[in-house]
Amino acid sequence: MSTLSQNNMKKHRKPLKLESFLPYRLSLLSNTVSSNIAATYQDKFGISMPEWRIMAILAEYPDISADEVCQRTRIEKSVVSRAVARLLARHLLGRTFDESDKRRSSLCLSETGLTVYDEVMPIAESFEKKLIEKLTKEERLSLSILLDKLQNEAEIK
Amino acid sequence: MSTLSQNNMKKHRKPLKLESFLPYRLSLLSNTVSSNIAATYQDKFGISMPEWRIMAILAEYPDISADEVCQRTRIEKSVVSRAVARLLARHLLGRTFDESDKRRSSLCLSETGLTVYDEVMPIAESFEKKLIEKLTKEERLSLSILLDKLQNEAEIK
DNA sequence: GAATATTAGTTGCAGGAACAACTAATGTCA
DNA sequence: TGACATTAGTTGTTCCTGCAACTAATATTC
Repeated sequence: MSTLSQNNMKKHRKPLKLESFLPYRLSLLSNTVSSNIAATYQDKFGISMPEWRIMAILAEYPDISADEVCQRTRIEKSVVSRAVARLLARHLLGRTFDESDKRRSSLCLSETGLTVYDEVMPIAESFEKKLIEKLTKEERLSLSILLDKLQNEAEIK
Repeated sequence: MSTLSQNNMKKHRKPLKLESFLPYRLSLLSNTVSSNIAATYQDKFGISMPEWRIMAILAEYPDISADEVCQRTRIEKSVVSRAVARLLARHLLGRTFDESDKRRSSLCLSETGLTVYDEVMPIAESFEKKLIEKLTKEERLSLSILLDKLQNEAEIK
């Protein structure tokens, strides 16, 4: 493997240091974390990341509509639609159509879905645990506050 | 717009709270930040996110190979290959083939590329600035340290 | 109550990313 | 030297995402 060149950096104008550029670091971190987790879900259970998130949100909030799943997971509605279709086909979810409003239906984990959820959930938790295991209590709190602040700032258009 | 249901959460097993699950929060934040930035680069300059990153790394480290670009930006090599091809076609980059090793070539920003870079760079910086403007000096330092720790942890397989 | 707007959800499609297979050049080692 | 391995980079393919257009149902407004 070739090593990276040393000291061939030229200051011409004012270079943006990509390695320390916050949006890049966030992207890299998220990507590193997610790709590990996604590969595990996929390999062991054949479940994609959005599928897993939908299952997780339905475990927490059963019997909500696809639209509410979108709002809660922030997953785009076409992605939710297709993910829900796959989960229904695999009988991991159930859908109940609303009699009074025929546009609406509510979704929930099936018994099988709950079983799968109960298998995946501890794995998800252990990923998070490992990620923060070196952090002190204070650091974890601080991280959480900082992420919230950044999220708030990022959402202001 | 329909409001989210209140209080229909059932504790059946032990739900994973998606909203506070760190990998999810990182993904959401990164996505929120990146999609804003990417849209700006795309709309104003017709440059994709990987293209911009490649330009930024070449501004910092001129005359490196495509392979070194991969290592430094962590962008997958096929993505780099195609992005570089587009940037070359638009004459934003120059490529010099290595005489002694015909596999290798080194890349650098062209004059035009530098001009574009000089236009985009302040915009990139202002995005970052806005993102962290509400944070104190201490919080910024803390954030940086925490992100490094998480990145290190995430990279251990 | 008819025209229009909005909402829930699906589908078509285009662009991007990941992985593998591939070409071509160079390195290694018997 | 010759077989094999490695490296740089390209291309094919598949999957995923996001936007927009669409259908069907309900709400609104005049």
